[in-house]
Amino acid sequence: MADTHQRLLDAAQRLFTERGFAKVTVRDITSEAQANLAAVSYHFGDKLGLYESVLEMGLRFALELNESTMLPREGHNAEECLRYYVQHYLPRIIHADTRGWIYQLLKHESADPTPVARRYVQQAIMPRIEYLIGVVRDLFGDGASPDRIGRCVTSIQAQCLFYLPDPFKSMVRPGWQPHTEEEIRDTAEHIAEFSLAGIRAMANLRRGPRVRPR
Amino acid sequence: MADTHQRLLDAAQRLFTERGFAKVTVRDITSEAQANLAAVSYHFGDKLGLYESVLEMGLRFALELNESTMLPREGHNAEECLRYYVQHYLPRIIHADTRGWIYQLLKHESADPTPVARRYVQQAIMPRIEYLIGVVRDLFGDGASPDRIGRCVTSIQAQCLFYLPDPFKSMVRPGWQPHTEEEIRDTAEHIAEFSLAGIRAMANLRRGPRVRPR
DNA sequence: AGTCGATTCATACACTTGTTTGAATCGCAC
DNA sequence: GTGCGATTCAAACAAGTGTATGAATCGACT
Repeated sequence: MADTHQRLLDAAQRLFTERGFAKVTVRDITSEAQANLAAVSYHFGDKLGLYESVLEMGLRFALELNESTMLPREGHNAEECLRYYVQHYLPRIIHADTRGWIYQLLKHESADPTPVARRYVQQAIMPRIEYLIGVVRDLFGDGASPDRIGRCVTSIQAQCLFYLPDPFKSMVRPGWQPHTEEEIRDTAEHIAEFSLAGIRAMANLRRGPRVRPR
Repeated sequence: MADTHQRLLDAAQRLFTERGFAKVTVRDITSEAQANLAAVSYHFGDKLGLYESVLEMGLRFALELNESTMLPREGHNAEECLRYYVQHYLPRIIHADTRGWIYQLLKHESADPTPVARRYVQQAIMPRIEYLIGVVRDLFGDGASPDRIGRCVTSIQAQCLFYLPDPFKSMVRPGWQPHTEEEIRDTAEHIAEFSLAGIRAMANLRRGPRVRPR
């Protein structure tokens, strides 16, 4: 039959994405892939080996996608870059179950880490965060404290990641999640404008009267 | 020996919080509680029954905590309420591993839901969201679309929840998380001011010139 | 002391899990 | 066709899981 190796990878990707590493059995995978139970041992050594291979696929995919969120800093001002970033990052967060399955998979990883995560973090996430830090630093104009910049980056990242598909959140407010292209665009616009306003406010705060909520 | 029932609850709370329902065995719990393996069946029927009891404890706890985040709307303006909300909500998100363990437990629930979650959502989360919607609606002053209000509430909630302790995020930026009372207060202030600025911007946008990022 | 219900205990059972095994089968070069 | 390495297969294994069982122990009341 056609390449068992590949069929296993595909099935594993689908199932791991859906349920995470621990809640998928080797039997689930081999049955979905129409392969023999022992095929996993044969082709990947063991279950974790298969998982690593899937994550490897995801890493390559994520690196590609990363590129497409980061407008080159030369020739574009920081505001443009931030808007562009959110507009291109958000859709793939929201469609995590299909195109950007890797983000969905990482959500399971976050709740229940396997030893494989570290390299992914370093290669795929950190560059994007560094990029965002640069953009926000520019938005502040004159030097702001790294703390302040970090908090703003966190605010942006938090707003985006919150839109990861999540059955639990859907329980709270069914239909809360944007679906159509237009809804997603509007949501991205919201996040960008909301954040730009927030950052500007934090920048003014630096020398304006300090408002201390008690 | 002293109340086995209670010792089981305590151990279960600690372990479920740490690892989630699936990754804790009955033997883990009974050994931690220095009780016999069969004690879980005897006192709670089965493992899920014990889990439900733990979640019941958490629900009572969360309802208490909820109260303390919601400043009465009469006698306080919306800005005050928002600042107060974040200042009191954030610390318990951040200390989720100790005082507010229920939030930590719910994170596992979110990645891997058990049948017990629904009631929790309805009783503990929805009232708080409704409250926030009211506050944000007031901040807009004149009627804004529910979509717009919902997106702002989501932005606030996202920023707060992002600070849930998370080994994965700590891998990205070690020490990113505020620890001391003062750091937490500063972070809460950031979220409140950032969000207030964002909301004001969204409110002005309604009749000002519409900025369309391309 | 004796009784009886509540609780604890050691053990066993049925089931699922990841992995191993050794034979069977396939796909080709010769 | 023959041989041979790569692959597939059914079956078994060992470890771990939640739960059930029935005897032993406890604790208070008469």
